[in-house]
Amino acid sequence: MAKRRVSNPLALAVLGLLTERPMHPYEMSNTLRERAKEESIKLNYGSLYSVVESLQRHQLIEVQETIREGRRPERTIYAITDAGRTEFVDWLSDLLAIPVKEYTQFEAALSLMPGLPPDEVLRLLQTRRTRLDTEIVATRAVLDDLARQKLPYLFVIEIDYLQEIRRAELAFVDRLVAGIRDGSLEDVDLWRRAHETGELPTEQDWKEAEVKLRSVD
Amino acid sequence: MAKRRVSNPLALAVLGLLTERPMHPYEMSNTLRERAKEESIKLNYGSLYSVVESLQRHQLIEVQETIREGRRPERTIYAITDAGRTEFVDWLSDLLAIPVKEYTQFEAALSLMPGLPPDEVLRLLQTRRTRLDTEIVATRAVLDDLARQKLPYLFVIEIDYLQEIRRAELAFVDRLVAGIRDGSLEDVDLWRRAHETGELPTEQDWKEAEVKLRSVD
DNA sequence: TAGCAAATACTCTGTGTCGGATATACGGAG
DNA sequence: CTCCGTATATCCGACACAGAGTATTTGCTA
Repeated sequence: MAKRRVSNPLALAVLGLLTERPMHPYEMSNTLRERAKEESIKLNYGSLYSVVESLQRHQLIEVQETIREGRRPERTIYAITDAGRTEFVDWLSDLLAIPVKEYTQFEAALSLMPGLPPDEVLRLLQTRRTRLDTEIVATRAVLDDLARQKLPYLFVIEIDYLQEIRRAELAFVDRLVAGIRDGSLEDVDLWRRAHETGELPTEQDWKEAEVKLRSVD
Repeated sequence: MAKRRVSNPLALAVLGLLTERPMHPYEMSNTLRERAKEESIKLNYGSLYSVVESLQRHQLIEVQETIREGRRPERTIYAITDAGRTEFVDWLSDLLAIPVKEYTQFEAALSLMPGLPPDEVLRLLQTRRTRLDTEIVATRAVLDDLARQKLPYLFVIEIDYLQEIRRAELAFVDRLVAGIRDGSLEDVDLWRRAHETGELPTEQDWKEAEVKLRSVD
């Protein structure tokens, strides 16, 4: 799993598109948009053009021709190279077979959560709960609709995946909310008191925690 | 939810630490490491020092003093400002209350998956399945161990969250694997044939898909 | 007690990425 | 004829990231 010289997933999408046929960047951008891949692969002009350039530098793609119609901006049409095809298969295989750690903002927030008082956190998480629920309902409607229209599931599999993940997050938030509200999360009292007395999580607590954490590393 | 001038979650962690007491960057880095926050917040020197500098530029933190012991490198000790405290609470509240779309590599991979033949994908996903399972088992051991040692759950809540998410991913992969293997995923035949005849997902298919996708936007 | 690893505390560099602003041309609707 | 939307980029500054480099001191081993 050595480092890839081009590592932006957008580059993988570009390789995928050029596997179908040569294109110029603007067309790639539209095609991705039309296929709703923008939902799962972050796309903006800044990145697209620099990713294309970088792919070219590494000879995974090459210029096929540059044409100009009338006095419009030139279009540079790129084609994939053999090395590019190999890289595509290789990279995609990697991504499918090997789970990699990704850092989400919510994870970060959870880990800093004790920095806010529990009742506040309760309120915030309830808001999140509602919003997640709304998203899930909306997505289900979309998926059902597409199924009814016989759009192959394969074309929207990533949406379904996301849906599952959101559901799991919702379940987690629900449990946490309940735990804070009814006190079944044991540490809530300590947590609340810490904030009332203005004492933060306490150095001492951390010292003790450290020892325990280290012991399982 | 206007844009934040400093948006790296590491900056949020820095604000969190300075809420406890003034520190120099190197100490922040160690403290985060000791508290196992590195698991949930990406940390490396390059980012840390530039994040600190950026926080300072925006007056969310300020230099408290600069000291040198012997001929060691100087330590610059930073303290949080009032603006910084506000930003911390505000930002953290946001992250807890509002789900934001994050792009994962696996999602991207799923959406490009039809670029590989189904039998290959099957093999790859089985590998993923195994690895996910291994991770889950290992994490459970760690969590159990910590619980037995009475480490407050609050200190490892983000690990528990991750665990839930992984479980959901595992369930999804399992279903997908089964679907491909026993053909209960209807599109598999089409998919397989497309690769055997060398014909890629087909322009025509995409045209039709587009219409459907657009209709639900 | 010499030797060497580990810890201390950064600093630097090159490269990647983001989002938006800007440029210019054309084709069609009112 | 004017304005707008679509076509096709380019550019910019700010941020982010990985990892190597540096120079000193401490602590442990043999």
